[in-house]
Amino acid sequence: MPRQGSTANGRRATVVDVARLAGVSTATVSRVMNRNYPVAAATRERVEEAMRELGYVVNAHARALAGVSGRTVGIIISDVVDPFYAYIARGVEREATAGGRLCLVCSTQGDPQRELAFIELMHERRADAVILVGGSVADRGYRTELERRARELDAGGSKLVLCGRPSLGKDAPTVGVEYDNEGGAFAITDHLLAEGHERILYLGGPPGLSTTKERIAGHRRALEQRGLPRDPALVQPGAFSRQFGHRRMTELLRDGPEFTAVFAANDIVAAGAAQALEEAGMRVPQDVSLVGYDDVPVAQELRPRLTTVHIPLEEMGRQAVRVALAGGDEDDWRAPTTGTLRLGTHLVVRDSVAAPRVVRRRRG
Amino acid sequence: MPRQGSTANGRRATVVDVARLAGVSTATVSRVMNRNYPVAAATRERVEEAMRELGYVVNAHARALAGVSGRTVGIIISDVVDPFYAYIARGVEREATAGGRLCLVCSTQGDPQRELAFIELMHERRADAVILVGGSVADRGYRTELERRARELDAGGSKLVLCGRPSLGKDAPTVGVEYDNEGGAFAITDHLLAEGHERILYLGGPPGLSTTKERIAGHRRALEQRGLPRDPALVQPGAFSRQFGHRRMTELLRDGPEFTAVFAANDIVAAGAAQALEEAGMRVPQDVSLVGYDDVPVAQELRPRLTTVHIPLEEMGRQAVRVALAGGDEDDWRAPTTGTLRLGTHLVVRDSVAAPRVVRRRRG
DNA sequence: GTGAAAGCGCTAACAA
DNA sequence: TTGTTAGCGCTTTCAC
Repeated sequence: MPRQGSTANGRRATVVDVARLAGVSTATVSRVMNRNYPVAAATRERVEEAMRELGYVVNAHARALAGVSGRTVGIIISDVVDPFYAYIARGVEREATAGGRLCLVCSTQGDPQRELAFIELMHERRADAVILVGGSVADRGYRTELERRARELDAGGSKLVLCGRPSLGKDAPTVGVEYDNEGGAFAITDHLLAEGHERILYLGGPPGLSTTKERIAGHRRALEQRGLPRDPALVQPGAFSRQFGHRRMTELLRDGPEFTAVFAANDIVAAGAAQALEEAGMRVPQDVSLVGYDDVPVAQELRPRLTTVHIPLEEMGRQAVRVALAGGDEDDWRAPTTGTLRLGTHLVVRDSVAAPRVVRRRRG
Repeated sequence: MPRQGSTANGRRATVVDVARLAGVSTATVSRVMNRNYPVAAATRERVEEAMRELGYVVNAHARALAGVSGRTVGIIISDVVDPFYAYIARGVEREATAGGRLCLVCSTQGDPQRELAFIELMHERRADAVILVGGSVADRGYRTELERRARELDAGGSKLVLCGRPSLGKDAPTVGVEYDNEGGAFAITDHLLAEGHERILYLGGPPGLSTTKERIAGHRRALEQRGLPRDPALVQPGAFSRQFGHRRMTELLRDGPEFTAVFAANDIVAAGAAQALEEAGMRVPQDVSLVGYDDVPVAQELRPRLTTVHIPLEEMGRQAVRVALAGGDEDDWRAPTTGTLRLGTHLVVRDSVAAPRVVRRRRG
């Protein structure tokens, strides 16, 4: 008795084997698999029986080669564990699955070279779309390379989607999904300002990263609108990590500038800062107010619960695949090969902000 | 001028195009791509130039069809956003990438039918391995189906890896990576017992799920070892969600049995329970002790910080791909087609446990 | 060192 | 309704 799932001589079963066993042609086998063409009930029955008996599993590569889409979308993020990316990935995965597609995921740990390499890999697999998620640092060479890949992808009928990162320019064949990053930063800073804070520390976020720049820009616009000066000592970029938030906050509490509120670059950094504050015996929000960005789950676990900016992360992921696949079906020459969808953000007020009470200690 | 990335007539460039432009045969083009065979420097140069000029990108499907591995591993989890799965996924992704492989991710939302469907899909793509993560409910039909898929996969040279779920039996061609789930539950319960707790509420975890069963088994063993009775009213399974933890804890506080400690089925459930306790004005650990399981980040954010059981999640992911790919390279008939790797768990003592003080309110 | 040609497994005309 | 057959793009003997 042959092992199930293989033919007598040990090979994997193929359409030819199935056809032979069922006494039909390979075309018929193909037709019963794809149900895209009429096949007599009796014939279909025999074919299905043969497939079962042989443990036949269609070869997706052969099928893709023969011309049908591989039905894959690729997503490139910096870390699956980071909730910011995880929620976007969930949106992508759900939308892809809803469209009968599989999702290829790559993590780069923030390395631009790996981004490029992964785009290439997904292109080789003929992914229907590749979605690049998260901010980027402005780099001439990198930008050029990315644009080249975008063109290659486009020439092959796939789309490069920029999700939460700036466009490559009007002539690059990419499509984008953004969120109102600057606006969210403006809103939350203004919230702090309205409570009476005048010295706000901006903490964390890789310097040079587009995400950081936009958040700081919104922050500054709010300051300017109220006629407040910008103090360089009050912006302390760094990593998007809990560890950074904790360490830097600790240092700053010891010998940094005075401030009455902290605007952490994201909720994770805020969690680290909160711990530092706690260890230093400072109460939030009585002694210092604290806000974050992203509105990921940790914001609700912190005590006091964190006031932050909500980003429709999962929705961004969904839209990224929609936008990439829209009109990609046929050759509509007018289909916009470029364009950006922008989603809104909004302030989520919880318990970590109060009016300032005492000015924090003077410097060093 | 032809669009970059395509030939004059608009098709994607193929080896044939490259060969023609470089004035060599397709075999030579293949050889320069794969660097697995000597090619004259000058020839190589011409070919590479042609590839660049044409924007040539190899077709992974054609390559796979021609016999080289697709270098893909598939992972099936229930939700990318859940840190338990996210950390395992990170391990899988990292190990896969380290081995030059790409990672296909599927989320099932806990639906066994989708699990089966996804396994099929990954098989169609000829994944080198498919990793099934997380507990399962014992179901005759499902088990049979799964075993059938495992055989098909095995017949095709791929491996089904059971990660954190019970084996299908000695004769099923699967490989496994587990963690000492029962032992961790025993240890943490015993920790509570040692502090003097005698009425411990077990909260959450889908009933029937292998993960739940094992944790409860460890919990009971600890109780028995100390000669304590098991009270059915004290085990309240449910979902693995924050919402469940919160809702059920609230109800139980109102009209449940007496208890002095809560063993939440995982850290997420613990977070929900903590909130319910907080809302009811009960302090942890003074009024009631609380412990979780998994040791995911939220455990460190809760106040008091949560005592829990650490699971080497990322390591499990890594091992899952190692174990699946080990010896899968050639036809070593002795290579174990089955076998399970078991990793340890350990108690992480933080601040959420203290000796019992008052017995919680009586029922009804 | 390089080329010719035979597949790999499937789909889609085109015939019958 | 079903069969025949020509590819899809690449790798890989086997010759030269």
